[in-house]
Amino acid sequence: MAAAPRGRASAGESASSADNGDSRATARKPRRRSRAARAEPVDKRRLILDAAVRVFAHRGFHSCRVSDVADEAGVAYGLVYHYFGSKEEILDTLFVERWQLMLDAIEAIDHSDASAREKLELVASFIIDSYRHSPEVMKVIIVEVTRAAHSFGREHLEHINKAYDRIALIVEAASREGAFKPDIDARFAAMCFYGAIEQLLSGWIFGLLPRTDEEYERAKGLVVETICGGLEAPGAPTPAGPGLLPRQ
Amino acid sequence: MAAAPRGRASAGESASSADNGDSRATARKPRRRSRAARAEPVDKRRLILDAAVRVFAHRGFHSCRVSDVADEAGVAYGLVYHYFGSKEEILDTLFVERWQLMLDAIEAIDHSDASAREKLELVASFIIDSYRHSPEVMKVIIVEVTRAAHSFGREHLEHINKAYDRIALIVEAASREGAFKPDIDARFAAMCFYGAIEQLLSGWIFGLLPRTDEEYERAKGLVVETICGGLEAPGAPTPAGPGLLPRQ
DNA sequence: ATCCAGATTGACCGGTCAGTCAACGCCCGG
DNA sequence: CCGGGCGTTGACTGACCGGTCAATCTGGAT
Repeated sequence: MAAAPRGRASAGESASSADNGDSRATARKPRRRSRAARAEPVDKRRLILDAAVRVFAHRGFHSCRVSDVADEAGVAYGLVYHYFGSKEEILDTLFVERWQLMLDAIEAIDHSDASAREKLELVASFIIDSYRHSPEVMKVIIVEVTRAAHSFGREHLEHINKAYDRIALIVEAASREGAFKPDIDARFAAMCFYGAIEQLLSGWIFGLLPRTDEEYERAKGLVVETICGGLEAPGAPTPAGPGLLPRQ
Repeated sequence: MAAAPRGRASAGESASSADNGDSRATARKPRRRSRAARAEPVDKRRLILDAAVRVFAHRGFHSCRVSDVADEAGVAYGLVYHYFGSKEEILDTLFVERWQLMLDAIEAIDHSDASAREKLELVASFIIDSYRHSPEVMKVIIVEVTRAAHSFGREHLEHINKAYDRIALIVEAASREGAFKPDIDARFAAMCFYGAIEQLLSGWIFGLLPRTDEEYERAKGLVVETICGGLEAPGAPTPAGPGLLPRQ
């Protein structure tokens, strides 16, 4: 949460053990240096969380067993329930942790003095970089939460919705200030923008789109250019003007 | 399959019993008029399929029981397994049936002599009208198949991918002929376009977007205008030209 | 040395379902 | 009127898995 997403930030650095400063229960006290700094008192909770990401991403939340997570983490089955109330709570924790990172990032981007197009490009960059740096977490979030209309999607709707709202704020301001067209519905535009990005992530997740660093970079430019600039050639002979269907 | 999607067509008419002319096993022989056309020998298979749509849409594929489907259809549990090999096969059948309708529609639209923008508008209309006319089927297809990276998404990837391909064909032709920008990556653009639409459907499914007839109509125009025309105002002072990130 | 609290273990329980199957009945042809 | 096949029924089973819990371990404090 603390880190301001200046420039290259993304939600991809704290996946392993380097994570700290989280909210509530995460605050494990590692009872440091008991005598001579013995072999790292590993944070089992984090271990389980990280293992869960791998297992959920690979086999899907519903298709995997809690024992899979325990095995992957190298801990006993029961320990999972020592740290988490249920299987769901693990996913819950993972989602909230990361999504908040993104909400904060979007807000920080909006508060910067970049142009609207640059802001959208920063948002796209943040999301795409998040996927690049930790594809498994993003896969879990998108597949199991964001796009899951049942179970989790419903519960975190409000959280998810906030992201659309914050993007809409960017669009609305730009529209008001004349950078974007005046008659834009900011909410629609935000949904389209986010939907386009998530579809690209889905393409990468499903293996429908090539996964190279150049492609990721190219995608950032392309999605913003498509949404902001449009597909149509500037001087092209556009048959209809503002563009509604000619006949009913 | 038969109906050419001229103008107002959508995948929303054959949901109930009026469906026939399907592929394989659907060919139930209703042994018509045994003597005096008794009370309609209802097609139980179709009954189950329709009930499954309702149940899957309402409770989700994984969260519902086969007995729910049987109850909703008003038939015995075992009969479901008389017509379908497994629970999955029901979803399978539903998906393939409808998706093929959409693929055919897109192809027909592409073969029409409309402009690129009009073609995209027709595609958007088809999908949105499909949702409007049978939101439950579309919800099931999107939530349980299209956006499910595990189980079903994987199995029908090829089928799903065809839709992106066909949209890409439209974009590519337009790009080649000068209506769209020449340097467009058709596949990326197609993914963005489809992703934007699916996000709108998701918004309706989740109840994040208002569900009125006007909204549906407005959405058609808006999504096409956003993707084809872009968000930026024509004469606006765009800081960067072609638009890549200033630094990095 | 002793104690305790929290960490850790894994066998076990209980509930839930997908899928099976033996039986029944309805209709039709002979 | 009989026979057989297909449509139909629903109780049952076997596997699977989330969650519990009593026992055990560990390491610091006294």
